[in-house]
Amino acid sequence: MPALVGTRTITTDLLSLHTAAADATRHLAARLRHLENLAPTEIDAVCRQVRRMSTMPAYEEMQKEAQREVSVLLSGLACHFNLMSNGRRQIAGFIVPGDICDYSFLTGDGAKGHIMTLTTSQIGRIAISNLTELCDQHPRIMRAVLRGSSIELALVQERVVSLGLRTALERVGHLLCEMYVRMDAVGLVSDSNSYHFPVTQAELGEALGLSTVHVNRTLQVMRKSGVITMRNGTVTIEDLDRLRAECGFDPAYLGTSRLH
Amino acid sequence: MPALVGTRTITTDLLSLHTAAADATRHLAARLRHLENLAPTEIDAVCRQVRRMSTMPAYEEMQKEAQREVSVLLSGLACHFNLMSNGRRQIAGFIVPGDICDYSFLTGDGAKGHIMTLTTSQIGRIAISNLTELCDQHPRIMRAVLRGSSIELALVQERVVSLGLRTALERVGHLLCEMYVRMDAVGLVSDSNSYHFPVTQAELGEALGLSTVHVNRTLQVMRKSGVITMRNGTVTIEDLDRLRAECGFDPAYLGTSRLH
DNA sequence: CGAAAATTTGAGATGGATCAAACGTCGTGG
DNA sequence: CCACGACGTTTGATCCATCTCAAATTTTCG
Repeated sequence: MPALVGTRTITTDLLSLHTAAADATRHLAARLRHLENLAPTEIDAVCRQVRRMSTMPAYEEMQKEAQREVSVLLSGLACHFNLMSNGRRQIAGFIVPGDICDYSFLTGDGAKGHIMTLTTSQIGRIAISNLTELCDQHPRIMRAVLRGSSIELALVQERVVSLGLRTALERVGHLLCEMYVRMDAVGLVSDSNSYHFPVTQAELGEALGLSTVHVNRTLQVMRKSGVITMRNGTVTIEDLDRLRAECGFDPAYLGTSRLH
Repeated sequence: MPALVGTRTITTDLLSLHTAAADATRHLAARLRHLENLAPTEIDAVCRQVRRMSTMPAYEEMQKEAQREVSVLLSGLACHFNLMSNGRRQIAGFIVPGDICDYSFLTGDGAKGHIMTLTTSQIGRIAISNLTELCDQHPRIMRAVLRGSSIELALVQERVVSLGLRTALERVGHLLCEMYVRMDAVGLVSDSNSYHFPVTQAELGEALGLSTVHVNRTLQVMRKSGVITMRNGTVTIEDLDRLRAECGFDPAYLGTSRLH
């Protein structure tokens, strides 16, 4: 039956089209589900507002036009950073797929921090007007957004604790635990407890307040002790319990998370 | 004329009453003016909502009932802090008069950080419902609140930079500059460029990620070089330009501030 | 005045920084 | 396919900013 075949073809095309779009926003969807356990229809409503997707190369600064649109990281890896007058850089936090890159749209006030990609990344954009509308219609969507913003703050505060009173080993371990939980929340941790985290040791140092050399030596210790491996930009947590114990990681600040 | 005298007396009483209330909230008023240049009537509208004022002793943890009320520090000094499992404490930021103690009411999500007073302090409370109403009526009040929240985030991020890549001297200097600008914004800096900041060196250490001993030695260096003095809990900036230069302080992150 | 808290001083230890060089890996162009 | 260069990781050696421990001194306050 040609008609049916034709229909099937079209359907398949539509499906695959839909699948492609859904695929691009699947981490965002996972994140939203995780933040407030949104209904599938609500998640869909948000994801459908994602416009002007684009692919950015690694190490490109993102312009944040906080007035009109919110940027969402759909895939890849990015970070918040600050520059000091002497040219040195402090990475204030990592942005993982499903994250809203910059919550400053909530307060209107553009923050002075910068954002850049660390790997090739897909960015989606949502018009603030559309998001506002959605928030008005679905209180739970609004709660999810606010929750995300609140967690963002908690992340920075936890970084203060790390830099203020944790040792190098604890800092590295804590960050790897944090990334583990955040990646897990969007389905980016494999069965073997590993996730893709393609940062250089220099970048880790910039995030943790350590020199590249010391990051390297710390990672070696951790590898030798068998708690983690880190190769080709892939982190594998070999012994989660021991790692958590060693670095005093408590995932509470990331919101509820079922840590296996 | 007895009547006139009587009237005058009453008027005076009312005036002094009003003055007393206005006096309690004067730092809040100054802060609001500074945040968004609110009209006197708007400022008054906010200040009149301040209820259940109370005086707290030093070193008392503040319960934050984020659901119903917002706490405002009217006078004194307080701080945000986090505890690690080993009992050590990280001060995440100081709270000065006029500050809303905890912006987590904006996101509903109670943050896990703690708040405590560092000196005897006056706390005022505003019912969230009343504040919301005011924000709806006066967009500029809402902007002021959001602006405050945004600055709060900037403060934490700047602390990350301090802990991540500033030396002890820069950390101390930067904090003293920050406090100078924040105190100045609420009229708490005297003509001689000094302000009251009654923290122990141990507490400074907890905020800056330094040991008490090293804070002490760093302060001595700064005193001997003549940029600051710090006695009896009073900080005097002797040479602001030099201090700023030495610690790379740029007040931009605190919002606009006319730094003399 | 006496006790507790805070500041100051001294001496010694160390975690992590810095500098420099070797090594491995990967993409590019000849 | 190889040579090259760029980049990241690793290693070694040395240095120093800051920590820790301990005790003396000063200030605060009941």
